[in-house]
Amino acid sequence: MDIRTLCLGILTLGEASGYEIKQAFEEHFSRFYEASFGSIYPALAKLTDDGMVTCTEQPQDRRPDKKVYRITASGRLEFIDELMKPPGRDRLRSEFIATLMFADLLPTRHLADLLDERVHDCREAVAEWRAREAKGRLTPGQRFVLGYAIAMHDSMARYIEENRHLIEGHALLAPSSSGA
Amino acid sequence: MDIRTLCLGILTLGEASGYEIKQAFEEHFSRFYEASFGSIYPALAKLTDDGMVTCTEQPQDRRPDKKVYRITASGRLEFIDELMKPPGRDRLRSEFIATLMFADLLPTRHLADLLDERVHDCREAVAEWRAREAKGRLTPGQRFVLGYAIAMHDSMARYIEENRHLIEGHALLAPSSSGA
DNA sequence: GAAACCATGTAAGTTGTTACATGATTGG
DNA sequence: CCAATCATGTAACAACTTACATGGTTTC
Repeated sequence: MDIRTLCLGILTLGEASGYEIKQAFEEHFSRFYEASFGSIYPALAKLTDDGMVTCTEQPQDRRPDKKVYRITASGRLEFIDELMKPPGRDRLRSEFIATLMFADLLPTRHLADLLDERVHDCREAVAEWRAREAKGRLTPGQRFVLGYAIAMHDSMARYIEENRHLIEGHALLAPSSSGA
Repeated sequence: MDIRTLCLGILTLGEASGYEIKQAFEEHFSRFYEASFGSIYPALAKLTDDGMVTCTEQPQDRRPDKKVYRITASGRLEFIDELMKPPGRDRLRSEFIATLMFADLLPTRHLADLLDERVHDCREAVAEWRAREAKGRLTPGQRFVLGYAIAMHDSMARYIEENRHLIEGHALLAPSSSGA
């Protein structure tokens, strides 16, 4: 699913400027997709050319005009058409996982830090998402996906804590401890 | 982590040809990273130029020579150097998840099929991985990552089954059923 | 006064995929 | 006989990111 389609999707939730679409990417798709201005602005220009969105310029004080985009009927159709295509396979590009695959090549201390940080990061994300889940007004789809992200990160953190001994067991024994 | 680095990583596990590296990608990194010949062969050529790997050509009957690559000491250093860098953030590019975020735009039937397929796919993958986990000889790192993949896909399938009502609740009621 | 936010856009560069080019062997 | 496996490589293309270009406003 390319940036063009994702922009269209965000616009089904309401009108927005390019800047706001970038924020929406961070809010809704964070940890899934992300997009830079360098891909969003050209995509919006193309969508406008193609009649998938309309653009209204709102003059602002001492700032570039704010261009507010709104999805058209054709845009909505194109988006639904895209959604109906069988989704491609998931691809988790995780340098963390790639690193752990070669855990035996890493200094024990470095590995432990890596795992600690990751667990902390997961817990933090879960806490933040739970808060959003509780207060936010979300579409059922958004709620489902948010819950999915929570479940994934929660089980990720748990997995790491319960299984880190598999890779840390290789540690040089600490001077005064003699654990299994 | 680019293909070059990942090739180097695979070569820390033993010598291999470009063709075999592609297979290793499918075996070890499946669902994480994947790579095509169009990126593997140029990467190996570059690694050879840079002295990170050596290449031995083994003539074969009626086939192109098989080029077997072996990592050098410099290669090993470069790889470890790469592993020591703080890993970038995970990025799960999932068209499935992106689609579900807009579940309300999809026909109920289509949505149900999508969820069924996904659950089935997860369960299948988990079963296959459990088999590999049981019999394969794996490094601790590989075992850890395999377990991680199993945990993820298992909790993914469970999450979908336990929460699909959130997005399917919107279904037009089927003619003769009146389940909650 | 530095950083972050608001606001848009272009150009160059990176990184990868797909399709092309070649061609024997094995199994259903 | 068609598909998959074995085996390597190049060229064209796609999609995205980073850095550049511009510049006021708000917050620490």
